[in-house]
This record gives sequence, structure tokens and C-alpha cells, in this order.
Amino acid sequence: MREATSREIKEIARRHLVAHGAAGVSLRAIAREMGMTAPGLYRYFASLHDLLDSLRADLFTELTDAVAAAQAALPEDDTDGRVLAALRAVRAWALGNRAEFTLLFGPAVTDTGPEEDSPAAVAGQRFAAAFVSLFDRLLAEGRFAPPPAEPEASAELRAQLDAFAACTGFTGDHASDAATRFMLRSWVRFYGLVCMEVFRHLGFVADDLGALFEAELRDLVTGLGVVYRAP
Amino acid sequence: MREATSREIKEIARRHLVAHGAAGVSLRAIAREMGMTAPGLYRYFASLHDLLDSLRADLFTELTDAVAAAQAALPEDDTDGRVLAALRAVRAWALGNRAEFTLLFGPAVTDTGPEEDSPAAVAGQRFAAAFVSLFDRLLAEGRFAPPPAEPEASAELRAQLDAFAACTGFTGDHASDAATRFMLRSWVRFYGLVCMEVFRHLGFVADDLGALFEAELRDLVTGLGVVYRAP
DNA sequence: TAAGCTTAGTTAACGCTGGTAACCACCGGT
DNA sequence: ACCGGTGGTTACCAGCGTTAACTAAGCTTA
Repeated sequence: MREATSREIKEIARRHLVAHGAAGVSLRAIAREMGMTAPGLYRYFASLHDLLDSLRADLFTELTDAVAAAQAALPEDDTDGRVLAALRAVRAWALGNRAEFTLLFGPAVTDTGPEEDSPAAVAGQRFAAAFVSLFDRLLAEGRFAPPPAEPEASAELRAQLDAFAACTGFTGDHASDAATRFMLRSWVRFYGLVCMEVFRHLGFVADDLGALFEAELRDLVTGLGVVYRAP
Repeated sequence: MREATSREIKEIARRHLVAHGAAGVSLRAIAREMGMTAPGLYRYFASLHDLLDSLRADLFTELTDAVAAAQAALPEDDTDGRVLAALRAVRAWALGNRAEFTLLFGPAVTDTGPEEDSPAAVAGQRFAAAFVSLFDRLLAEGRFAPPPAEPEASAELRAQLDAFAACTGFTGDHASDAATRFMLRSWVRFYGLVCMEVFRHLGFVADDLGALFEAELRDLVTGLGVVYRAP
């Protein structure tokens, strides 16, 4: 009952998101489409910001599920295939859901930084955990040796890496400063690759940058000890 | 006279941009601050979108100037230093002007894609040209050999690379498909690095990710035949 | 069965937004 | 003395998030 209405609201909100961007999601328009008035929506969400945050949480789990589904088709022990499938699943979801990806990974709309305990934040951490576990698996299999930290690595950097590891749950037996650092580097690189394509900053090139993506992916996973395989 | 008013409008708009984000720039608030009424601003800009586009153009040239200024302090023949200084200048400007960087390099606010002939677009191309010329210089000096294209490189990819080269003005004697591809890959990687930091998706780590940036920068420029040098 | 509380929704209102139309006052040129 | 353009104004439209006050059900409990 109540849950169904809540879902319908988010469903309509998502349609407006893809149609007009994040700024085009309005309570009044949603209410109008539902045959309601805007204040009625406040029975379900404390504010527009809360609605969007809840929507973000849903989208994070949808993306996480897509990543899991892509891996489910492969045998359990096919680590190479799972890594490639997971990364490709992220790109595919991002391209198929540009507005949603922007909401999740675009610039933080609030200047207060991301809230620690919001539903979207915890869903985002579960998404991150999926890739952390894959990275941990590569480490466990001894696929590669993370480049040792330079001697001039400051204590400040070390503290930052510890915070990152703690936040993403990268605290297994194979965790180390060097490993954390390499995981972060790999993720940053992949993030930029997808962002560039989704944000259309390469729009003058073409709509489908699949070939470039695959070339970068090959380079990226090779550094992680994964043998590349064409899609 | 008229030019001065136009500049004042954009100046105030920029203040509102950094204070409340791109969505917080409103004609009425600007007019109020100027002791005017909102419709008066339409004598200077056809719409809010036009104002933001003009502001984008200004910011692109400001960033381009910052990159040039960083290089100006170095001797003319110090290619390594110039490359490092230029890339560091982009990061420094981005961190010092987060909201402005987001406006330039964040997700495209319009769903119609970037307009071809808007003032911001041409200013953006001049910004790109600064790095294209640096890349061309590295090629001219034979600093590195761009990795040869895989045999399975499709004709589609080739066409995309040609479009990219034409759009960025990368048409010198040293231009080739392999070179264009490597330039694009390098830029995408750098873009992701800066975006991740500016968009605060690593906010849980720390505010200053300088050490991580330098580590990535070292890896990146080394691949371009530039000998790394600490800042 | 009647009283009372909770829930889901309403209307009315405040103050804000971008944008348009009509109008006005000034200032330079003929 | 008149005329046109420039730089503004007021009045208005439609839309926005949010709050306050209220109403109509439905369920609980004495």
C-alpha cells in the first residue's frame, strides 16, 4: 500500500530525471502525474532532496545488481571473465542510463559533501564492495604485485589510504597500503573513462566509443593481472 | 559602458555559482544585487542559458591563461617542465574553482548535446589546443612511440579518431591514428583523475589528494616520454 | 456504540524562479 | 522640434519547494 505509492513516486521521478535532468524533477509535476497535489507527497518523503536521495539508493542497488547479474552468467572460478564482465556491466548501465549515472557519479549537488548515513551512501558503499571483493580476489590469486609505495610517501597519504580502505571494507588479509593505493588508482582511471563518455565530452567523436573503451579496458585489466578477452 | 555592465553581471553570476552551484544562479538574484530588475538583464543576455554559456567561455579562457602562465615561468626548451606545469595548473585551477570546473567539465546540462558554435565551445577548443600543441611537441621530439593500433581496429574507430583530430586541431606532421588514439587516452585518464577529486567522490579519503595525484601524474607522463620531476 | 487518534490527502498561502509584453525616459542625430 | 534606439521599468504568466491549517476517512479503545 504505502510502499507501492512510494515506489510509484520514485518511478515517475526517474522518468522526469531521464527526460529533463536532475534539475527537472519537481514534486508538483510528479503529483500532477499521479492525480495528487504536491503537499501530499510530503507524507512519503520529507523533501525533494530526500526523494532524490532515496532514488539514488535505488539506482545504486540496481547498478550493483546489474554487475552481479553480468558475473552470474560466468563460471565461479573464471576470475578474468568476472572482472571484465563487471567493468563492462558498469559501462553498459551507465550508457543505457545516462541521467541516472550522472545522478550517482556526477558532481555532488550539495556543497555540504556527501552525507555519511544517507540511504544512498550505504547503497553506494555496497556497490563499491562488489569491486573491492573482486580486487581482493585478484590479490588472493596473486595475479599481480601492487607497485611498492615510493619512499617519500608521506604519513598523510598513508592515513588517507587507511581511511579509504576502512570505508570501502578493504580490510582482508591481502590489504596493504600499496594494494589500497593501486586499487584506488585503478578505480579512478576506470571512473574517468566512463565519465568522459557519459558526460558527452567526447561527443564530437561519436556516440559509441566502444572501441576506445575496450582498448583502455585491456590496458587497465592487464595491469591487474587479468588476461584480456574480447567481449 | 555596456561591456562593463556585462562583465559585472557575469562577475556576480560567478559568485552565485560558487556559492550555490550552477542551479543557484538566478537572473533575479543577480539583478537584485545590482539594484536592477530581472527583465533589465535581458538587454545584455538573451536568456539565463546564454549568460551561463558566456560565463563558461570566460572560464575556459581563464583556465587556458592559467595553463599558459604556469608554463611561462619555465625556459622555452624545458619540455618536461612545461608538460608537468600545464597538467598541474589544470588541477590547481580545478581545485581552487570547483564550481567553475564543474560548469566546464561536468555533465552537460542540456540534453541537446554541446552546441557547435557557442562561445563556450570555441573557448573550449582553444583550451584543448594548448594541450594538443604540447602533445605534438612531445611527438616532434620523439619522446615516445605511440602504441600501434591493434589489427582489429575497425574503420569506425579510425573515423572517430579522425573526427577528434580535426576538432582539436591535431593535424600536424606527426599526427597519426596511433598518435591521436594515445593522446585521447592520456587526456581521458587525466580528466578522470581531476574529476574524481573535484566531484568529491573521494571525499571520505581527504580534502587534499595531492600525493595520489602526483603518483598518477608520474605514471601518466612517464608513458608520454616525459621525465617526472617533483613539484 | 461513541470518543479519540492516526493517516492520507486537501486548499491556501509565502516567496522564489525564468520569461514576455507593454511602457517610459533619456540621449544623439537630423 | 522630432524621431529612433538604448536601457531600463512595472505588470503579469506559469511554475517551483515548502509550510500551516484543515478535512475525511479508518482504526482503536473505553
